[in-house]
Amino acid sequence: MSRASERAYAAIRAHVLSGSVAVGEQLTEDQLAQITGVSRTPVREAVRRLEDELLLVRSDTKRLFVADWSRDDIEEMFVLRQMLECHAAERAAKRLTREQIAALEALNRELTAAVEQSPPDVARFLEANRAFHEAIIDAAHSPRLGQLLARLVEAPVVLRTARTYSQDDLRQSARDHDELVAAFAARDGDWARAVMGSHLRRAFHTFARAVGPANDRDTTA
Amino acid sequence: MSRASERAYAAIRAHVLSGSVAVGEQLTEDQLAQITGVSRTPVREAVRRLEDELLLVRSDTKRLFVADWSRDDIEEMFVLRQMLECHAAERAAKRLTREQIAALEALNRELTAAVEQSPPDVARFLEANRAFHEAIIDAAHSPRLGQLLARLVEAPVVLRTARTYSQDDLRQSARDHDELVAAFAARDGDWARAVMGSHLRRAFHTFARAVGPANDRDTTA
DNA sequence: CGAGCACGATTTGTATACAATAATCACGCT
DNA sequence: AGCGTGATTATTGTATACAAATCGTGCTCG
Repeated sequence: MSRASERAYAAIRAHVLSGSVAVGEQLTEDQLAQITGVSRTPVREAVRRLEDELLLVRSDTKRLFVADWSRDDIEEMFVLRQMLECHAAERAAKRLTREQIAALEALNRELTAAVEQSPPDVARFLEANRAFHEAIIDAAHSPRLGQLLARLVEAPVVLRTARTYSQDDLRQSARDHDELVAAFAARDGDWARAVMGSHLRRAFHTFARAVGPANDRDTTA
Repeated sequence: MSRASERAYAAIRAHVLSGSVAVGEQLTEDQLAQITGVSRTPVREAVRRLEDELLLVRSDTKRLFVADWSRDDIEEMFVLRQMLECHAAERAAKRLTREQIAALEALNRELTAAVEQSPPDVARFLEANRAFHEAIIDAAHSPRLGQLLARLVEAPVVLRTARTYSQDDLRQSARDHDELVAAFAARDGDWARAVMGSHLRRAFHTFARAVGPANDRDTTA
């Protein structure tokens, strides 16, 4: 993606995630062009991408709105992410080099440091966490898998704010990561898959706590 | 997607799949604009979508080429598709209405008819097959799942030609579909998942036979 | 004779003007 | 007063012109 559309993408994304625009509120391409300082052409490209990531949606008549993620939407997303990322972990267990495993350990030291300072540095945590998961996905050597996950991972994780994580939540994440590294070191794909599964499922519940209770019907498999 | 970009999308797709352009050959947006009869603006939108579907790829320097799918690429795609579509089948088993199951039966009668005429009508088969799988995905009630699968399903299935299917292959597909319907009627998600798994894995092998032998290294999990 | 560089041609990226479509509002009719 | 209905405005879609980047080629200089 080239300079102007990249800028537009980042600016629009930041604008939406900052919360300065309510969910369900309409956006126009002109507005966004003004905000981002580029013309509508690259804005349209950026918007397309954000639609793909489901941060923005279009009405039946092509009008643009910021997406409203229900709890069920979030759960659906986590279920899919879990399915794909467990697969990635299993593959990664067979493919990670010693150097890559060492790099994961380093990332998790960074993450742990972010957790243990007081107060915990959530932004620093999130960045280390993102890098950790990304490294695993890369090591799975499955470009399409990476592409699919890219759509899923970023979108709502920040949307409903990350500020609801308790220090205990963060510590548990760090422990999960430690165990993942152990599974990788042992080259045990089943183990890695299992750890990743519980890791993400717990993340969902942590996340869901903040957004509200489940509906009583049709909440996934 | 609106009229011009839709036309461009369909035209470019058809042009690439017709085989009248070699894999690895460069395409320019101007060419495509001429072929499709619209301006570059909607062409660029269509191209973006086709890139997403991995029918087209861009070089590091943004030049546009028709993608070259290796056998490993195809296997990777089938592995992901199997993972997601098994999940869809399992969910669908719990959600399909009697009417929807009846509709699946009807689709499979159509598919069987296409297979049993002589010679088998492959195009008719493919259309019924597509509709059958789509109905299952819809019934899973997981819009993001549908979106992810949309990226995977269409791209290469036709690319390397469908003409390699033998009548036996087609008949086996029809039997798989019958069994899927039976699993749905029994509301047995495990059964549905298992049938879908073998159905798609066999499809991969049928497909792979045509494109060549596996590499001896790193051919997926 | 070959390597590197400069320049013209090609191709992609962006801005802008215009066209088509959808929403809003005012008005008149029943 | 309610409800179509048409004019007006707002918004998205498309075409085109221009800017930036990239490629190919031939020329110079070592």
